[in-house]
Amino acid sequence: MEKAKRKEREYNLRRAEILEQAVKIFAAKGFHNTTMAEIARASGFAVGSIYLLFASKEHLYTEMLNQKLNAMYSGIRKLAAREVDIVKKIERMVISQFHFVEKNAEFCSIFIRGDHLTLSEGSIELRERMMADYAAHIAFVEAVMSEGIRAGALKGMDPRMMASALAGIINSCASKWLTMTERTPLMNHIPFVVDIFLKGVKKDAH
Amino acid sequence: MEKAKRKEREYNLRRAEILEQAVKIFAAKGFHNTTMAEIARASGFAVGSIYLLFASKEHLYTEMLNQKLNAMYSGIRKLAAREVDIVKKIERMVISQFHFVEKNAEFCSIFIRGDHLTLSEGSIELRERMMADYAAHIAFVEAVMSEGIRAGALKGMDPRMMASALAGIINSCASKWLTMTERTPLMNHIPFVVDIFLKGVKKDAH
Amino acid sequence: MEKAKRKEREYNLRRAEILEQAVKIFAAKGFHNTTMAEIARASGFAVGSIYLLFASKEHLYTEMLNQKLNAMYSGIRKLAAREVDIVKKIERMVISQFHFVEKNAEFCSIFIRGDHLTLSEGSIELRERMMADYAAHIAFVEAVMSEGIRAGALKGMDPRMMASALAGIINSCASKWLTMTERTPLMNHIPFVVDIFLKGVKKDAH
Amino acid sequence: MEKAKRKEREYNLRRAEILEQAVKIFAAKGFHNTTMAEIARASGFAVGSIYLLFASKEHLYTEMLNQKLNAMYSGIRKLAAREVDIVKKIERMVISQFHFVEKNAEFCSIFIRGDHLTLSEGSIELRERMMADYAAHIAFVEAVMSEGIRAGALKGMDPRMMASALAGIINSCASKWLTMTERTPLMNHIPFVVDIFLKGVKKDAH
DNA sequence: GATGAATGAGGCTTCATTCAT
DNA sequence: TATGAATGAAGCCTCATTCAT
Repeated sequence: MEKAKRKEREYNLRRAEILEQAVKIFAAKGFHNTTMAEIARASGFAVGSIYLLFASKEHLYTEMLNQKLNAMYSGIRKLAAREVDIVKKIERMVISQFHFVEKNAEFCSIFIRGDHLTLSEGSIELRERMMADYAAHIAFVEAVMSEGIRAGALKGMDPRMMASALAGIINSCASKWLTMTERTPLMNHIPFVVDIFLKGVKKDAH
Repeated sequence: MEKAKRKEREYNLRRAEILEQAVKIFAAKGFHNTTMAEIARASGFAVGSIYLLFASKEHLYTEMLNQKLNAMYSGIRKLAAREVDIVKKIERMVISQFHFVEKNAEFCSIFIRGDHLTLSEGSIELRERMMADYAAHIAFVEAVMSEGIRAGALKGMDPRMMASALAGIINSCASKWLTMTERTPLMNHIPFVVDIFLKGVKKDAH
Repeated sequence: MEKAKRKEREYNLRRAEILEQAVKIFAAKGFHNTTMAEIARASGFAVGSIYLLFASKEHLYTEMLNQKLNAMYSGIRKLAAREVDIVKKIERMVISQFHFVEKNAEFCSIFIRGDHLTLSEGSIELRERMMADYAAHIAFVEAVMSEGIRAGALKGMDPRMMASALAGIINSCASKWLTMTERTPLMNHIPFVVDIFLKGVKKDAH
Repeated sequence: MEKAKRKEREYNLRRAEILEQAVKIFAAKGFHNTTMAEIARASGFAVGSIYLLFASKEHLYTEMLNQKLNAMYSGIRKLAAREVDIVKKIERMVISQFHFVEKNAEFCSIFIRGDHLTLSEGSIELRERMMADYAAHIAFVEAVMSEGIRAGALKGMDPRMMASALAGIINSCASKWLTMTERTPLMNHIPFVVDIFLKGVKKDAH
């Protein structure tokens, strides 16, 4: 039936519209200081209408996190998959993440802030999905590191720690960028991040 | 006058007691899900009494952050000051920060979570102090890097970025540790952190 | 015109279907805890369609009460009319009411509960009709009592009080039965009810 | 300590004040149509203050029911206990209940209405206590009947049914009185109620 | 006629803050 | 000075009713 399809499409459209507005407000004010009324006003829906699409404020919030994060994860994986050379693969991952941060600055400021951890017992299900997705992402990066080690391109360190360190460097770089008021392109920092991660800051003894 | 001194001492003592309990609760439940009544109960004071010592919930919260963070900052500086060798200086900073995280796991889980950014317009003053302190800390680390560059021990990269990268590696390592249930000593990871920061993950071509 | 008749018939049929489902839900959850959406779902109609047949939730509710109660009243009158002997007439009335309760346990548990009195100012008209119907019923029973008195079969007490007392005995017996989980036939209690009403509980002095 | 006692007394006083006002409003409008704001306004407290004394709207409601009902039950038992003669004992029970109804007309109209059955899952504990108290009351009346049977004053019918029948007659009489606008003293009907219950309405064959 | 998505007023409850004792 | 009862604004969510399709 065509009708059902259109319904489905409209349903997703409305959800997307609300999520889009919600990101901005949540990013600006945090989970607890954002009211459903505000989201309703911003998205042009009535309060009750939002509850037709999302079971609760927490569900709306977690749903938003899940969608965005998965978009980022899959973006990273897709871009990395195109490369075989391990160094270039790492570079691609950095590029992909920086790209996402630039395009989703509002959202990222939420996520880095970390309101997501404050949620009560409400939407355990969605939260678990979020954790699982994150674990899967880390596992992916870890697998890349392991691959690099096997190939003899990377040192034989704990791949999990390596993945974590890379994430740390990327994060702190992105965070700094997010808190700046005048933003030079984040992409400019790619060589730096990759360099530090691969070769460190110490000058080689010659 | 002796009396004034004793008063002052008692005043600070009471504040410290409350802050000590507050850390635990804020860490466990986040800023918004913690009530003044809870803090009062835990610290053995009456709600009204807390308001004699702290102007508001936000002030109490921010005060706590400031104290703890400054303790950490000054700890790091003190330990780093004892060394001249740049590499050892960096190692000392990592040690100092890991030490703080181990001793203040509860507090750190708050901070990493980032509730501090969600605060409303209330205590701008205190928040600015916090930002300033953080800036001062970063400037210190940056100065260390610059020193290393001048001394020819570190590469000629942007020292601010280097400071940021180090912070990132430390943070992600600490975060990971904080979310683990079975905690092996965080100190075990020091060589790894220092190594990655100094020499990167790439295997040297020989 | 035939068409108008068919319409009328369909209209009543749809109303009946909805009322039938509504009884069950109202009985189980009470007026205020029942939603129009539930009734719609249970009866297979759309919410809007119900509003084509009933002006409001209160009208739907009151309509249901009126229909059921009138069915009971007329049943009682019809059965009583067949008898001339006053004692048998009373017995018939008890039988008829017990029969109704057995066949309409769900509905009766609503009525005994008494949600009908909680209704707001909405449907005064319908409520008055309900009151009038009840008054008519009581008047009928009262008339039976008066008839018995005139015939010399009953004592010369206030017939209204007698009617009320009979109703009370029947009600408490039915209520008790309705709250029981294992239901022995209510009919078993007919002799007891009639006996108590006619001859009381006191042992005759011989 | 004296202080604790005074606190206790004041606490109960405040509760009583609120309950007193709550009865009136609940009686007039039913559970669901009464708002906490109304009760607050009527009792001169702030909304929040009511929540210091009662955990929820349902708790407030159920508490009220429990208190009043127990007052009635114990009044009945006390008065009945003073008599040995079974007939007079029954009369005393009727008197006691009528007395309560006259003094607590507002409350009784609630109870007869029966909102208490509509309550959701909230205060199961209190509700069970209510059921238990009612069961105890019925058991008491039943015991009186059994006693009368053993003493040879009452017929050998099922004592539970007898208790139920008496309750029914009393109830319907009280209900009728409660719905009347011009109220003649309810006490006038005592002889009638006792008479019907003991000797029935049928004229003795002489 | 039939549908069911959209509406938004209104209810219960929480909790930071105050102030009389 | 210390207390903790009192306050009331504000938030999340529900659901009877409407109306465009």
